[in-house]
Amino acid sequence: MTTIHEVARAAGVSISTVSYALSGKRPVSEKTRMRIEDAVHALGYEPDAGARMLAGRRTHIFALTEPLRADTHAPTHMAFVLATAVAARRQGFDILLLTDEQASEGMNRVAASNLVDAILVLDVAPDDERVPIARSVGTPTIFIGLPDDREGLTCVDLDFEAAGRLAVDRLADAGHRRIALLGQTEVSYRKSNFPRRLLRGAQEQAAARDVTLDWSASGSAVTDASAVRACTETALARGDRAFIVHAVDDVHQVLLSVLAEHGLRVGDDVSVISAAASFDTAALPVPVDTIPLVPQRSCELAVDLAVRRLDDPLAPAEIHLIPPEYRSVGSVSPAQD
Amino acid sequence: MTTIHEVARAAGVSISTVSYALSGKRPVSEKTRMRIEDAVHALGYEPDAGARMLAGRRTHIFALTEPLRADTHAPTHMAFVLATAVAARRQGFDILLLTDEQASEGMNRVAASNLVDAILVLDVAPDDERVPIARSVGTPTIFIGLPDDREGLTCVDLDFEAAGRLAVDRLADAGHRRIALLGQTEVSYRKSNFPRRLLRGAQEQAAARDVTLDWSASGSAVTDASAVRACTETALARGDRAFIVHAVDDVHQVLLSVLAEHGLRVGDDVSVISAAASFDTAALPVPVDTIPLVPQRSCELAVDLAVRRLDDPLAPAEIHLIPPEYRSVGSVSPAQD
DNA sequence: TTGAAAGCGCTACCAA
DNA sequence: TTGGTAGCGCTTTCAA
Repeated sequence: MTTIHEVARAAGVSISTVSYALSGKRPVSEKTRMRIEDAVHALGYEPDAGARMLAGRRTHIFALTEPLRADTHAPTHMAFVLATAVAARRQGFDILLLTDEQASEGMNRVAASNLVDAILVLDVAPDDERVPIARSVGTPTIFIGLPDDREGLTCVDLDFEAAGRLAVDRLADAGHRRIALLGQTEVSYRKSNFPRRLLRGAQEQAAARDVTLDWSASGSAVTDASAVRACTETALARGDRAFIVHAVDDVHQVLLSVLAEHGLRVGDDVSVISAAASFDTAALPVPVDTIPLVPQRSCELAVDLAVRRLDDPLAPAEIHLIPPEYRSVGSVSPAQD
Repeated sequence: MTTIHEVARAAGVSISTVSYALSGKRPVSEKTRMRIEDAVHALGYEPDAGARMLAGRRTHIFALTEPLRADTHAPTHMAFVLATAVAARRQGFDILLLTDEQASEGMNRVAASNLVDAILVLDVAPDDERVPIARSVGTPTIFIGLPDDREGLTCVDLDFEAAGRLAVDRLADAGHRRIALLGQTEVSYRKSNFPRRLLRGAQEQAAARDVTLDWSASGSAVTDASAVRACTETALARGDRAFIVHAVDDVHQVLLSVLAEHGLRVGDDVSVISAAASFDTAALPVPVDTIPLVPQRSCELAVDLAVRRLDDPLAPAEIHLIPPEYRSVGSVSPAQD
């Protein structure tokens, strides 16, 4: 194993100079720095993680807590984990996984043992049990998602309410008086934090714009394609010609199929907006306007906030809502009365 | 922060006694042990991770490397990550995630910095670039999956070849002379290690039993339900009345739909076996015989092997193939000639 | 611009 | 059965 002493000896300097040359916390002359870097390279030196943790003030590890509820949508979840890991690594941090029961217990454990510098919270529930833990541990904690009670917490998320309002606005602007909202699974409106937020925003704006909003929870189209199909048929029978879809990939597929079967052309006879989808809506058989949910944005911001909190422990806790963006590809057309 | 000194003072013993009481590496009298445990509890003591790493010989962390290729099936992948995390935690280890580009680079980094005690390898490719890295790093590495070149490696996996043979055997035993194998995506037969292994086993046994095996790669039914449908129709037209499905959930759904549309009853007019599925096949609309892929089994074994390697660094590297198990629910019926 | 040295909080060896 | 203590390999303060 290569230690800092061997690097120092090879470069003909003291170990403190090596340490400073690598951390950049003290100016080191160009010449010595070069010699040190050469030695580091030649010896394949990598600072010992344990020693660094003990002596320094940083572990260079973030914990990522993910309870993985039964209704967790695997592809979306994976996108968030990946985005977090990439963002963290870019700042020099590794990700330690706290899954399942460890999602809560582990927070106390890793905080008490100084294993991590900060904790990132995924899969946030409305009444998340990690909220009180976050308040009690000394370790900076960032929520990616909004629990109901967020007093004193730092949270990051897409502004789902604004996304809901934006979608309704666009359709109302186009003259639609009735809008169908094809939503997430029933259970996710109770167990997750974001479906209800989007719904609330849409309902608010529907009231404000005096349009009718017909909401129906969907399932996954795979396990229950017929339910999605039924929802869509019902909406069409009601006279709805404007759809907001806040659901997974396959629900979009079914909706578009049913519309096609009815001879309705999207962006012509019927309007469709996909709200807060994290998959690539460009891959759908018909182009659909979208208000994308971009995991990278939330996760990078979360990591930035964690780092900021480390540099300045007094940084105030706040809620960071990312404003939704509307991407038009022509799937919304004027209402035909 | 609570240190071992405070615990020692509270319990009226020396720090070494506290250390030994907690690690169990030296006998400690019942009385003292109790007092120490009380103190630990009262103070909420948790050993400092950095100090433990530096002083001890263990970091109590395993790295989990997952490249996440585009064709990775998210739900299956998550099941493996979860199973690994749970198994590791049960033995007192946390999981450090090495994703994306870090899947390879990170191995060298965490090994050189002594951040982890062992490395677990997921999403193994036939020509996996982590194979040479595993050979060169000093850190024990366990592959969950089989690369083509496994000389000197420790690997764990379901015996997919045996699973393929077993499925063919059962259908051949029932008198079927033609079998359709509805497989994974085209790309996964090149990029992943297991689809080809199951296929090879099935082909071998088909040759041995002198039955015809019609293999077709499938896609995901969501993105290409019509392709799955077409495969099935073709197979039926060919006269195939026996199906082996080695594919994701939704492909099963489509197959069963098409069979139903043709008025063919599973376990009666037509035989179906689901091979190496990691989802719950009991949730399918029709009960189907299955040779399950159980992530828990592979992952627990992998973790056990890692721990064993730590205790005995000279433990020999070997390939551990988990024998497939056949679960019959009556979806295979005698061929009707 | 550089060096010397004091810990960081444990584990594990040596004594008792 | 227990205690004392020498490191583990760094970071960072103090001095030069």
